[in-house]
Amino acid sequence: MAAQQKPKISARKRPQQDRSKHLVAAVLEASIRILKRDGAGGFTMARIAEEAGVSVGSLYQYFPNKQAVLFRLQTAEWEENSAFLAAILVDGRQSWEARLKAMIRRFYYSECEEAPFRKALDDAAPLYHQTPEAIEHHKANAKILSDFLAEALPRLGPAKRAFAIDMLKTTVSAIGNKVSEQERPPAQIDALAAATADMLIAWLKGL
Amino acid sequence: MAAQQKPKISARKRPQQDRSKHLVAAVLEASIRILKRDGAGGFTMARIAEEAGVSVGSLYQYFPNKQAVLFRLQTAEWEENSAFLAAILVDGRQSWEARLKAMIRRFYYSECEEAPFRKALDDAAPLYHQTPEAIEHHKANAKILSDFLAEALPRLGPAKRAFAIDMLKTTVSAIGNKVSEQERPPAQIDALAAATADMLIAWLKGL
Amino acid sequence: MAAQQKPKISARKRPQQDRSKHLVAAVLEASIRILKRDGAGGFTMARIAEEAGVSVGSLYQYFPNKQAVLFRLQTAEWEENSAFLAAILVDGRQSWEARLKAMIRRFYYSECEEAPFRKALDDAAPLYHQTPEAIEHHKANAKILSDFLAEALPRLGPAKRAFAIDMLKTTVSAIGNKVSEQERPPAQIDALAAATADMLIAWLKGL
Amino acid sequence: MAAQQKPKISARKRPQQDRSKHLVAAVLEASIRILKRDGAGGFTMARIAEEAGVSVGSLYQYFPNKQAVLFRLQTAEWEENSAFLAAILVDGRQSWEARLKAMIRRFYYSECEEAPFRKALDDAAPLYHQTPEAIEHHKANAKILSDFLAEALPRLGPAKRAFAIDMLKTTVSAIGNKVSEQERPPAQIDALAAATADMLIAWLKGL
DNA sequence: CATGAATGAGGTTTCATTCAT
DNA sequence: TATGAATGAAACCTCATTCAT
Repeated sequence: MAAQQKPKISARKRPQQDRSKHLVAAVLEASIRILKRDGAGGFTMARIAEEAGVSVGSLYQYFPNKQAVLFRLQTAEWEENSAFLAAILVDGRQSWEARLKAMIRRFYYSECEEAPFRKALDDAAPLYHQTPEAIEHHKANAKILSDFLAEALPRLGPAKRAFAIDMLKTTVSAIGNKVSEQERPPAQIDALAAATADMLIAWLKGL
Repeated sequence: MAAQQKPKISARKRPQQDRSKHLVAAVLEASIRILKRDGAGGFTMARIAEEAGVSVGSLYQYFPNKQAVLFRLQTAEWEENSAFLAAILVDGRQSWEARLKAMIRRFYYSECEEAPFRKALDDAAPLYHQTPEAIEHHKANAKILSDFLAEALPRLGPAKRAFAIDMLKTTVSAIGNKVSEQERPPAQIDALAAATADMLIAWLKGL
Repeated sequence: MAAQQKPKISARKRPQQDRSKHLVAAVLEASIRILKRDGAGGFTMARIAEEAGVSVGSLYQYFPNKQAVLFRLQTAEWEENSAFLAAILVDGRQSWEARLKAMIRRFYYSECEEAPFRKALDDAAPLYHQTPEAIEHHKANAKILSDFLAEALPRLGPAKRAFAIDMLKTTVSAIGNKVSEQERPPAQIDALAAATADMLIAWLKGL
Repeated sequence: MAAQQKPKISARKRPQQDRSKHLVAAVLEASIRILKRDGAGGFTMARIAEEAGVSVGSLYQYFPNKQAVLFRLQTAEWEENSAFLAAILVDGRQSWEARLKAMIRRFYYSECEEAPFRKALDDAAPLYHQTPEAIEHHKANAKILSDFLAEALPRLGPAKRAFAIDMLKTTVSAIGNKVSEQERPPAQIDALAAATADMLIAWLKGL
């Protein structure tokens, strides 16, 4: 019969001690394990606590609610993603075509590896929409791609470049998701990645 | 949607009488209405029954469980999809490029129109994997595309053609899904569809 | 993770069949038993269901939430209260002083008999404030007292009469509550009732 | 506030050092602030500790459980109450009628000011019943009133006086509680206080 | 066949209290 | 002694599914 206030999604408490950090880490790892093993359906707070070897109460000490756990996972995912994206696209030793190809390949692989996990995160996606973190992530990715295209196709006007960024992001993440829906042999993933890259490169050059 | 011991997904009973057919239709229509209006969260058996003007018991007479309802929706969706796909791609009065472009455009629009509904179906997707119906649907679509490509690019060898089919399907449905994630103005949808088509056409010609 | 809507307090469903009526009755009786035995603290939905020999689910089929159960009890209480109040005060065979005295006596007794039950209801009182039912009940009581005073003290002006009604209601219900806080022998209850009545009668005559 | 096996209510430890006294005071003040601000619902041990700037552990060092905190508040309330009651009733410069009237007025005002706080304390009232402190408080109040009545109505026999005391206490505290249930303008409080006093005075004189 | 009442496992969240540091 | 992280029982409520009528 308690009065409900506003649901918060940000973390309830910054872990300050070692034990706390350990707990949070354990929870996040347990969450990933559960999502990968049981999918979104098995992702319950009780199960997380059990898998993390922690009590439900402790869980709620660091995450105000279930969504907050997913949100943390998503945030971590985003950060990792942006990092490797940038690392590959910026590497000046290869042609931009090669870098794009490499990025796509790597992206498809990571999608395939963690398919059920991503799927569960996507299920909860409506919760993230428009959070500052989500917007931040979008901007960061757009910046990386924008820089990349500025270098690859310097003659492109800003409007066309903006559209190209949207198309690039959409295509790669879309096909990445789709590809990860079924279990596929590496060769097939490679082939799809190469095809996607070829396709995009040809299209970009024709702009 | 608790874990089940023996999940049955095929319909429990073939409706043989008019009343039964009417009931099944009412249930499916109600389901679509609910999915579109309330999303996957509001999709409960009680609600379906109420919206369809039917008792829960009757609902269970024709659908062994909740997933079966979703499955029927998915099947219907598939059939409709294949139908319009074929209709557009086969139309001999236009160049194959124009037909492909038209198909993609129409597909993106339909995805955007029924976004929440598709999302709900996708949530339950793991259930369909490898059912005879799903396989049937895949085959049907592959046949349509195969015929289309045979006409468009007659010189393509069978291996390349198979790969092209996979890529075509994957790309279009992937981007279609992605595009429908946000509300977009028609002009943007058109642009994305055109870009996708251009990209694919260029790639196909380069094979 | 379900979206919460507006908490309703009115009954979820009008019982239409005999079994349903029986269930609702069983629930209400069980609730009263629990409140009397265990107080407000032991008044949980699970306990109610158990005591009523019913499943939690059934409970929630007829009462949307815990407060609704209390509300029903309160409503019943109110109805009964108004009824006996009117019955005593209207009885033309006795002087108005005697009727007032009788009403107060009877009221104190009933308060004492069901003390823990009333207390639990009072705990939930904030929920009722301003519901149509509560307002209705207030009006009904005010009407009864107004008619009574109009007959007893016909010369009283409307402003004074309104104030007298407020004072009467407040005093009687207040002392009634207080009296019921401790277990008291009937003689003491009688004495307090008589004193209250004398006090009020003297005061009313002096207006 | 789950059922307890051995409810201890007296303080766990007499604070002997300055720091301890300070802590206890801080806790009590914080408790009052919380009760007034958030009502009984927000009155949790964690919140008390936070508001008092103390750790939960320290809280439990001086109060064996939550009820003990409430009990201490109640005790303080009682003491303050008795003090001001005595101060007004003993003041020899006014007639006893004026003093009684003044006392009631002041009492109603204080009830109204701290309504939510009293309500929360009342919720826990069952715990106090029959504790030595409660009995002590009762006696103290009875003594004050007894002295007052001895002066005001010296001819009253002891039995009648005892009954008058009971009636006085009951009536005033009862109506005081009731009055504080709704927010009321000062004028209305004054009127009710005056009426209560008039009523009681007339009744006392008629004994 | 149809109905819809009944079931109860299971999900989320809170909070008094303990205990290792 | 002080701290506050950890605990876990217990509360509320939902909903897929069954079954008596």
